[in-house]
Amino acid sequence: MKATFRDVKADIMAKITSGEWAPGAHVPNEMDLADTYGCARATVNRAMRELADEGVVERRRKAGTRVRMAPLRQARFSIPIVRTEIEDQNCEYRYALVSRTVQDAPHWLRARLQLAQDCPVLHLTCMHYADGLPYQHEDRWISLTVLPQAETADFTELGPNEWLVSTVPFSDAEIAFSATVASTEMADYLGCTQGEALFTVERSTWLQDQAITFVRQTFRPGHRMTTRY
Amino acid sequence: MKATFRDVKADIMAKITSGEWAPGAHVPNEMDLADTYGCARATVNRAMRELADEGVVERRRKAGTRVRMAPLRQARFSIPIVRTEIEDQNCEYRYALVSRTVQDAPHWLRARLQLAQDCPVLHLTCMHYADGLPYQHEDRWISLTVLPQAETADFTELGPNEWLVSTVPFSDAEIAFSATVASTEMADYLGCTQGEALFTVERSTWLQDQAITFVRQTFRPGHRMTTRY
DNA sequence: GAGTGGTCTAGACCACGTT
DNA sequence: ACGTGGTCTAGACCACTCT
Repeated sequence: MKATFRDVKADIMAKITSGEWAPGAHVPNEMDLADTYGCARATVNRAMRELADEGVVERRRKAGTRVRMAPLRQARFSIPIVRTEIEDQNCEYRYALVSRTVQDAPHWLRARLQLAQDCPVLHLTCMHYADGLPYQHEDRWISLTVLPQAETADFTELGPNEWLVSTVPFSDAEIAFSATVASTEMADYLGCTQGEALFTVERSTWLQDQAITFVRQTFRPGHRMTTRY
Repeated sequence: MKATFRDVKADIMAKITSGEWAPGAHVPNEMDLADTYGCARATVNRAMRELADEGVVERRRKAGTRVRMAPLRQARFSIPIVRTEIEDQNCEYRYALVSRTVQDAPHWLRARLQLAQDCPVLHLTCMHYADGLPYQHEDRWISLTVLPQAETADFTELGPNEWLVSTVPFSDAEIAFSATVASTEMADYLGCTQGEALFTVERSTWLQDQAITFVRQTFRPGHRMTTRY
């Protein structure tokens, strides 16, 4: 008889998916629902709050709770470390550092990360292989202003990807997905032919408003990034 | 003095981002934290539960709470209706139905959606324009077994995208992002040249284990899908 | 003004998993 | 066995916002 917040959530979801509560329909208030399910209001509150977080319903004080007109669809992607991504597919992971230079940030990078002028950055390019085959090309820029220790770090064994997550505690990021045409150089790296369409991820990362790093990850042809929601 | 769950959350986050609590470090248990912050354990619980949901910490009964070794990075994408996406950029939206046929599901589609044989489907192709310029090509397949009313619906004015969200109450979906090369036909639709790299989204949707629809959305060259996290 | 959700409390019991 | 998080309760006060 006593309903848990999961029970309540599931029952509300069922009423919505079955069409019993149409989009835009009013959901009873928390007190009534608590009465209906024979539980405390706090229990109903948690169920409804989670449904609101997931975009299924919309809540406003005084106005009450309504089923969302167009359910806010959101997908959640976990952003894995490349090594993990490859090893999760039961493939052997291999990493190689391709190039390493220290230079002043080019202006396109300064614009992207809102850097000051004359900001020294570490520029790395590397490759990630799955079972010996090219998997991803990584073009990485690290601010030496914020992370001076990057200059002395050894990136021949450990990729910048993993070095960063173990060095920088936490950060905000902006991520962008797009498609790019394989240049002859990129085709060479990825073992494909020039002109192929490549899936590209670009990510800018900040720690407390200070730009840390920008990375462009280019995947081998045919790569799909997938999730359920 | 009395801390809200937001205060607690922010303070814990600060301790992590500042490096005071390193990755892997043990976080005090809920009772002690409640004592520290002068609030109830439920308040601490909510703060920590949200941090766990966001992948910042990891919680296990008896073992306690720890700062995640490699913070689980997750990005949340809202999946907008095309019209909304375009209008949010202050562009004029235009829709056009390109083709419409009723047929049996081809076997690649049956495989993808786990459909039975001899399943009639509605196949639509359409275009979405922003300020008169091609924005997205939509290749849509709708199961007529589950949604027979789709056969009589008028898709010349309203796109299948919007028709579906207002017709099907809620559903599970699988989404995949990739890059494809523009065929001569697609280049024609999108007003670009053959061989360009196009960002592609494929989505399969189910309602209570019944396949509803599959759609492949191909965007004009240069399209970027972006988010913060 | 009044109804709704948002949050906090103090206490309780339970489930799990480490030890 | 026992400490930890997971959840529920009954009540309270507050903040927002619709009418």
